[in-house]
Amino acid sequence: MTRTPAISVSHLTAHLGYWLRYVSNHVSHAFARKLEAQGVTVAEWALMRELFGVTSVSPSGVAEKLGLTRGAITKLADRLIEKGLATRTRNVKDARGQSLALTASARRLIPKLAVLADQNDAEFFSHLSLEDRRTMERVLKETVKVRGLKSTPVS
Amino acid sequence: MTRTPAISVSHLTAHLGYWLRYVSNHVSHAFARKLEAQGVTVAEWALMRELFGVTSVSPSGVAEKLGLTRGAITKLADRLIEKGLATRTRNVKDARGQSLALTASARRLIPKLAVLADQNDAEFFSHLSLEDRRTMERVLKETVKVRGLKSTPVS
DNA sequence: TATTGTTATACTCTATAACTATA
DNA sequence: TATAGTTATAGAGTATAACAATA
Repeated sequence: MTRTPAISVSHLTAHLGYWLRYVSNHVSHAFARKLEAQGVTVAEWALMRELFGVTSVSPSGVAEKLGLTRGAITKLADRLIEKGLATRTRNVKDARGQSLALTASARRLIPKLAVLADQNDAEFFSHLSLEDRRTMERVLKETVKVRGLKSTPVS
Repeated sequence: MTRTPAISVSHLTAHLGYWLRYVSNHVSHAFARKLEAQGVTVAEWALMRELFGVTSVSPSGVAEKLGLTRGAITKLADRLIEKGLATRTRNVKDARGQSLALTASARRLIPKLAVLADQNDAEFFSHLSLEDRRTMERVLKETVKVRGLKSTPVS
């Protein structure tokens, strides 16, 4: 017969990271489906969120905040600009730097996207008690804080 | 001056899905770095986990469990086989079907990878109280259960 | 020289759809 | 015809590294 493995299966499934990834993948995937109709991807939405509520941001700044490289932001921003959702302007004071900002069109679109995000959250998490929901939110935010954003790639 | 947006930033950041994705991305990324040294990717590890503790599984079965398409499993399995970590055998009873199984080498490797997973979990979640940790685990597993795996693609 | 971005390249992950083999 | 898998193709999402412009 088959030998009992040296490590139990239950041990294997106990990793928080595993479940996090599993659930997150499903949630993101479902959200992507919803965003599709609006011609926006999840990564683009994430960038739009960063640009929202602020006058303008440097690509490097967003890169650090989102934990992406500058190159990745360039490409994401390119796509938003192509879609008329963002603008890129060279800084006057220091012409090496740039500023990313949302267009009026993007600002009009965001509430719609936020509704989709609400719907998606509800679809997956509406069964949670208020307490569980709060714990999740708190734990996730704490983790971000405790871990910091220092994991950001350098180049 | 800038008008106050119709939707507040705090509202935007309140989506559980957002934080889930944010944290999960960081956790997975860090884990990928750790797995790199062992020549395994996170997706490959996920498949290995599914094959672990069972004698053999059909590609379709794993696909459903992981929420991936059969095509995706084919490619993942190809890579594991290439690395000598899995085998693919045609079923005797019904030659349309196949069985995926781990090799002895994979079974030896898994405890090592599990240690890395432990380390990764610790790196991100060691600050959690036991209660928070349990809540997270319970909520994530419940979500999987409640939502079911029906979101699985068809083709 | 250091900093900010861009570009070229490449790889993972995954889907969709067409195709093959078996039933 | 239905089912199980494979393959070809494509696109998102990123990274790395070389490069250009500016300071």
